[in-house]
Amino acid sequence: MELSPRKMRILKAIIDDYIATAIPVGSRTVSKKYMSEFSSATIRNEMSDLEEMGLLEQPHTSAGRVPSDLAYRIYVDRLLKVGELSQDEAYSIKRYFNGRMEEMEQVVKGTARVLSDLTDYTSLVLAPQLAKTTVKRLQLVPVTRGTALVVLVTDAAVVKDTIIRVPENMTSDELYGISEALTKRFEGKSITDITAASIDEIRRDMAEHKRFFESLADALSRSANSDSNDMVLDGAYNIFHHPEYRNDMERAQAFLMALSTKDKLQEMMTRSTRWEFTITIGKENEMDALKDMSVVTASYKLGDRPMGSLGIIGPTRMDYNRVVRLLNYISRTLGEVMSGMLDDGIKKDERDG
Amino acid sequence: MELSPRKMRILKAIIDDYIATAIPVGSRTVSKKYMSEFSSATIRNEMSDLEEMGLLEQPHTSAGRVPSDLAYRIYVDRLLKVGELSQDEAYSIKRYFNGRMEEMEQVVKGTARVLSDLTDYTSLVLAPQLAKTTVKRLQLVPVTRGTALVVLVTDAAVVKDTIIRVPENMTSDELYGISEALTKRFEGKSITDITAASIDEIRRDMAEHKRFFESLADALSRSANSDSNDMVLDGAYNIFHHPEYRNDMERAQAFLMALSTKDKLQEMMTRSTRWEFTITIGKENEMDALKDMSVVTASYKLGDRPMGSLGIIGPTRMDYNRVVRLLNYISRTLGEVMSGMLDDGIKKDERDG
DNA sequence: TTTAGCACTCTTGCTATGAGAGTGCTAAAC
DNA sequence: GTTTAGCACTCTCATAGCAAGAGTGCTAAA
Repeated sequence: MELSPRKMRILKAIIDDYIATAIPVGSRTVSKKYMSEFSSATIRNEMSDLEEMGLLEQPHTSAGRVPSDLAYRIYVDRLLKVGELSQDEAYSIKRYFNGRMEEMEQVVKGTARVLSDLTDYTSLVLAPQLAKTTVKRLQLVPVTRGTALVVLVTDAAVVKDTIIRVPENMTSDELYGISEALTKRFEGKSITDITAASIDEIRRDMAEHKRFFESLADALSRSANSDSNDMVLDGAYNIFHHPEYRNDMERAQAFLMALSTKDKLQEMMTRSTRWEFTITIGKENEMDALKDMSVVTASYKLGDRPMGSLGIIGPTRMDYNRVVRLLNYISRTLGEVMSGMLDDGIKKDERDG
Repeated sequence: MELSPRKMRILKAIIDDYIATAIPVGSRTVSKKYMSEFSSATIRNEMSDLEEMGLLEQPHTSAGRVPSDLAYRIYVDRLLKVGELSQDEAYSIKRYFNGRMEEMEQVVKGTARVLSDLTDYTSLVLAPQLAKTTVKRLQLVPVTRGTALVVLVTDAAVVKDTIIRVPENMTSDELYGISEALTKRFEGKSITDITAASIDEIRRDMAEHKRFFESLADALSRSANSDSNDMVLDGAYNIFHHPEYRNDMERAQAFLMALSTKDKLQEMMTRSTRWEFTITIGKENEMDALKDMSVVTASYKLGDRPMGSLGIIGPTRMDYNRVVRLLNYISRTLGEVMSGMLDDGIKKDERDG
C-alpha cells in the first residue's frame, strides 16, 4: 500500500495535533479540525490503513491513535520545512548571548540555558573538542618551589591546566625559557601532535631533566585526551512540563536517572559532531533510556572545522520544526561567539574602559 | 508537662522507627518492637501527651504518629551520639579519594559523589572560597598579539583565569617581568587585597600602560568576587529512593526544581562555612522549598582556616546519626586532601614515573 | 467512493463496601 | 496512682461495580 496524498495529509494532521496536545487523536478530531471536507468515517478508514502500514498505533481500543516512530521519521524527512526564526526569538537569543561570557565555560553553559529555556526540553551542549584545536601557546607557570602549572592555550580559547612537578632547582627564568621553546615548537600544531617523542626534540639539550619532561608530556597528553566535564546539560526538569512525564513518575525518574551518567550522552554528542544535523527518533536511539525519546543535534563550527555539537532531548512527540529552527540559528550564533571570543573580550574591555 | 525519661524513650523509639520505615508509628508497634514491658494502651496515653506537647503529629486519625520538626530537634540535640565510622565505610571513602584528583574541581565533584553515594541523599559541596585564600603567584601568559591570560594561583591550589587585553607592543618578556613584580607584591596577601590602588604602586614606573593596568585590576577583582560555579550538587535523584518522594510526584518535582537554581543554596552553604556543624530541620530552613527537608552541613578547613562547607539535604526523616558521622569524617578528609593537593600531585607523579 | 448508523470495547471517574489499623475512653486490675 | 484490657469509633486503602464518554470497525445505503 502506498501513501496517497490524502493519507499523507491525514498523517500530518494527526502528528501536528498530537504534538500540540499529547492526546491520542481520533478520526472525528481530524475531520472536524483539519479536513472538514471528509467525514469521520472516511478518515477512519484511512487511519485504519495507516495503522496497518505501521504509521499509527492505538494505546488501546477506543482511544484515538498515536504516531509511530516511523511516522515521525516520515514527518521529519518529508514534511519538515525549516522556517525562519521570528524576530522575537532571534532577539531573545541575542540577549542570552549578550550576557557576560568571558570564559568558554560560560558560553557553553549559557548556550545550554538558552536552548532549554526556548525549547522547553532538555538541552545538551558539547564544549569544543580539545583534540581538534591547535596550540597557540604553552606556558609553565611556577606555583611553589618544585611545582608548576601547565597552561595550554588553543585557538578555541580553551585553556587546560594541570599541576606538574618540576625540578627543585629550576628557576622561573628557566621555566620561562622552556615555555618559549615549547610554544615555538608546537604553535599551530594540533594538540594530538604533542607527544613524548616530539617533546624529546626539545629536551636534547636538557638531558638532565629527563623526569621533568616525562611528566610534562604526560600532563599534556592527558589534557589532549581529556574527556571529562566538557558537556553541559540543562533543563532536565523541563520534562515535568510535558504531560507524558508529569503523569508517569516511573518514566520521569528513568529519564532523569539516564541523564545523570553523562558518559553515553557525551559519546553520542561527540559522534554527532560529524553531521550538520541529526534527528534520532525513539527506537532509533542506541541508549535504552532514550528509546521513547527523540534527540535532535546540530554541530557548530569554528571557522570551517566542526568543533562540537549541541542538541535537545525530548519526547518523540516533539516540536521538530521549532527545535530544528532554533538549533540551526543557535549553532551558528555559537560558532560566531566562540570564534570571536578573544576579540569580544577586547571589545568588552574597550566599552568598559 | 515535662519530658519524663519514659516519654523520651518512647519518642526516641518512634523517631528511630519512622526514620527506618517512613511509616507512621502506632502505639502497638512501639510496645512490641521497643518496649514490651508496657502495653500498647500505656504507650498510647504517653503518645497522646507527646502529641499535646507538639512532638508528635497524626497524618490523620487512625494512622500512627509521626515526629514533628521539634521532635527531631530534641532528638538531634539530646539523643544524637556520633559514633565511629565502620571500617567498611572508612575504606570506601578512602577509595573515592584515591581516584585521580589532580584538579580542585575533581576533588569537589568527587566529594559530592561520595557523600551522595554513601548517604543516599542529595549532597552539596562548596568549593574553597577564593576570597579566603592567599595569593601564591600571579602570572600573565601571552595568548595572541594583544591578549594575555591572567593566571591566579592561590594556596588552595585554586586557579582562576581570565583573558585580558594587553598593549599590542608589549613583548612576552615584558609580561613576564610584570608577572614577577605582581607576584612579589601580592604573594601571601589575600585576594581581596588586590585592588586598583595596590596595583597602582607597581604601575608608577609604567605610566604609559594605564589602560592595561586598569583592565588587569578589573579582571583580578572579578576573580576575587567570583561566585559562579563554585558549588557542586550530586545525587539529586536519590530522593526517588525514599518513599515520601517516590509516591508524591508534586513533591519530588518541587524539590528538584528548587535545586536547579543554586543561588540560594550556595548562599546557605556559604553561611554555614562559619560553623563546624549545622543541622537545620524542616521549617527551620529559610528556603521555602526546604521547609519539609533537613539540611546537615559541616565546614572543612585548610590548615586552620574554614574554607568551605559540604552538606546533605534529605527528608526530615533522615538518618542524622549516619549523616553526621559521615560528614564529620569526610570534611576532615577533604581538608587534608586539599591541603596536600600539591604534594599529592607530586607523589602521584612519582608513582607514575 | 463516501457516509450514516450502530454495536462493541475500553478508559475514566464516581460510589459503595469491607478489611485493617490505630485511636480515645472507660472500667477493671494491679 | 498506674497500667491494662476491651470496645466503639474513625479514617485509609484497595476492590468492585456502574454509567458516561470516546473511539473504533463494520455494514449497508447514498
